Amino acid sequence: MSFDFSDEMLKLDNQFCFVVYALSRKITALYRPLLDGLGLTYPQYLVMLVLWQAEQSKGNEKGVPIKFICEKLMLETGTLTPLLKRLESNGLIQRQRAQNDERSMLISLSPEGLQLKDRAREVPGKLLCQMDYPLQNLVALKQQLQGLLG
Amino acid sequence: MSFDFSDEMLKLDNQFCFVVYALSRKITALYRPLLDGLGLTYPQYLVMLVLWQAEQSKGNEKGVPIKFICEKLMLETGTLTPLLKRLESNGLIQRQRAQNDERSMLISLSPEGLQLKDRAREVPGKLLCQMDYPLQNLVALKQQLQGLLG
DNA sequence: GAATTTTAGGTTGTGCACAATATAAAATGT
DNA sequence: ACATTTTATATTGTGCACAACCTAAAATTC
Repeated sequence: MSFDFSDEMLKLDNQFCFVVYALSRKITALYRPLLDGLGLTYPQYLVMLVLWQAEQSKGNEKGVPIKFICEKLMLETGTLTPLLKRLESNGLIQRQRAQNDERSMLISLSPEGLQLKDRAREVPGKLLCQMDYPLQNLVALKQQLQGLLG
Repeated sequence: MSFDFSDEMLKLDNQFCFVVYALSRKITALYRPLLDGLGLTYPQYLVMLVLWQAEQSKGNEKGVPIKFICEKLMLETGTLTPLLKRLESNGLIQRQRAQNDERSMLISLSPEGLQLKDRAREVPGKLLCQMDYPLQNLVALKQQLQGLLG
């Protein structure tokens, strides 16, 4: 009996990548009911996390450039530009050009966007409960997956 | 100095979920150049994996119902119906109603779709090389992530 | 200082992803 | 048998995700 490795590797059940793909969709599904109350999608929530954190390390009174958000979230402008326009039309952020570099678009939190942080504080804890997995394991897993992000 | 845990948990860098989300997108980006040659996207490739595997465990001469693919890939019909129509218009699959249950749509491989499997055999190996991570670690990681898929 | 290159962002087009809704066939209850 | 419910799939609408391309401003080169 010959054992065809290439055949085994084509089986869905043996694929690490599919598990990551499926888990990623499951995670955003877990976030959805929590974020609905804040009027955010999961990618929008990630953008707000970046802005909330940038807010604290001041010195960027005028906001952060889109490029900064692109790098933090590893997303293209083709994804972020329309997403940021939606956040702007929802009143959570402002978009304005930098004076010193007219190419650069600076994103800043509106008062509403800043206030939303308080309501978001309970999100990570609630999600952790739903995952129902020891926090220490998650931390260890995160380290390993980060290695794959290279 | 008081330490605000809710503030720490809102930091992007501390979030397990973001790593999964970013890794999932990175993985599909790694697949893209490999699958371009086959004329498949990553989700289409996953559907073909299901069909290729179902082909072997015969008894489904007429094909597998969409519901079967939905369950295997954990995707909704709203995602799969248009995707399957694209695969059909690309000549890789056929879609036909079951005689015994007119609601059920049976998906079967065309000769071209079946032949494509031979060219797909090299994909998992090539991807593994690009990930540049010990296979044993990946297997162990997969087990843990599967636990989270519940 | 004019020409070239790089950089920052925007636009367009294709393809997921999923909630909400619709439709019709099959199964079930009475 | 007929009404009700469940099941299998399709449709519509919104929002990512990214490749390919475009524009204009800034930096660099000559």
